[in-house]
Amino acid sequence: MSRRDDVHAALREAPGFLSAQDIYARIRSGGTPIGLATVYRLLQAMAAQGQVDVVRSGDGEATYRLCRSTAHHHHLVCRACGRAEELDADVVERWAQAVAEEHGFTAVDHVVEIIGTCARCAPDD
Amino acid sequence: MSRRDDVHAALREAPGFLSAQDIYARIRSGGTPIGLATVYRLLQAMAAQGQVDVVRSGDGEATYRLCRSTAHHHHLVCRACGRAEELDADVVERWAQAVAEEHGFTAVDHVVEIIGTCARCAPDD
DNA sequence: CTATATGCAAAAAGTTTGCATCTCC
DNA sequence: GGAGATGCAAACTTTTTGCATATAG
Repeated sequence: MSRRDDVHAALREAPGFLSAQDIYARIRSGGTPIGLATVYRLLQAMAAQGQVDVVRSGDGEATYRLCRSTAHHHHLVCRACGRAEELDADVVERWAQAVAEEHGFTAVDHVVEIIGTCARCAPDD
Repeated sequence: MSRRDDVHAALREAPGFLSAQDIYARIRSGGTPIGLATVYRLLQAMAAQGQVDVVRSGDGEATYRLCRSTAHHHHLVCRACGRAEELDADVVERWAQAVAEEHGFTAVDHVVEIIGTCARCAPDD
C-alpha cells in the first residue's frame, strides 16, 4: 500500500483541517513509519490535483482537508472541536463575482472561511 | 523619530500589501539602518492594535497593509500586481451570520479574501 | 539609573530538497 | 537494471527570541 493511501485515510478520518505535521503524527501513531517529507510531497501532489483543500492558518501553517466535491465550496469550522462542514455558498459566489467585476477584476477566485463555536462546544449551552 | 514611524511610512507609500521583508528592504533602501527583528516586532504590535491588516500569501508569507478603517472589512486582491482594495461586505457579514446560526454556531468570525486579476493585469485586456 | 527601543545573531517552526535505498516492473 | 516511491537529514525561508547596547526620562 502506498503512503498516498495513508495520507488519504488520515484526512478522511479527520474532523476538520489537519496540518501536514498533524497528518504525519497521526500516521506514525497508527504504526506506519512514514517520513515528514513524504507527507509534504503527497500533500502537494494531492493539492495540485485538486484532491485536497489548502488553507493557511493564522500562524503560517498550511492545513489540509479532503475535498468532498471538486466544485467550489466553503467551510464552517468550529474553533473548539475542529468540526467542519462544507457549505455551498451561492450567495457568496455571486457577491464575490459581482464585487470583483465592479472593480474590473477577472479570473476571480476566493477564500471564505467561517469560524465559530458550534452548539456542542458553546460555553453557555 | 521612532522606527514605528518608518514602518508606518513604508506602508503608507506602498501600493498594496508588503511582506515584512519588503518593508525591511524599503526602509533600509531609504538609508535608515533598521533591523528585521524590529520590523517584525513593530508589525506585530501594529496588527495587535488593529492599525494594519495581515494577509497570508499563498506561500506562507505574511503581508501587511495599513487599515483605512478599523471596521471589519474584506479584501479584493490582484494576484498579479498585489494591489488590494478594502471592501465593506455587508452581504457576506449577514450571510455568514445566517449560515452559521443555521448550523448552531455562535461567536462567528470569518475570513473572506477575493483574489482576481485586475483590469490592468488581465492578459487579454 | 531604570525602562524602553533597537540591532544583531542565534534559534524556532514549517517546508523543501538531496541523496541513498528499496520496491516493482 | 531502471523508474518511481520513500525516509532521513540537511538546507531554506520566514518569523521569533535572547542578549547587549543605546536612548529617554
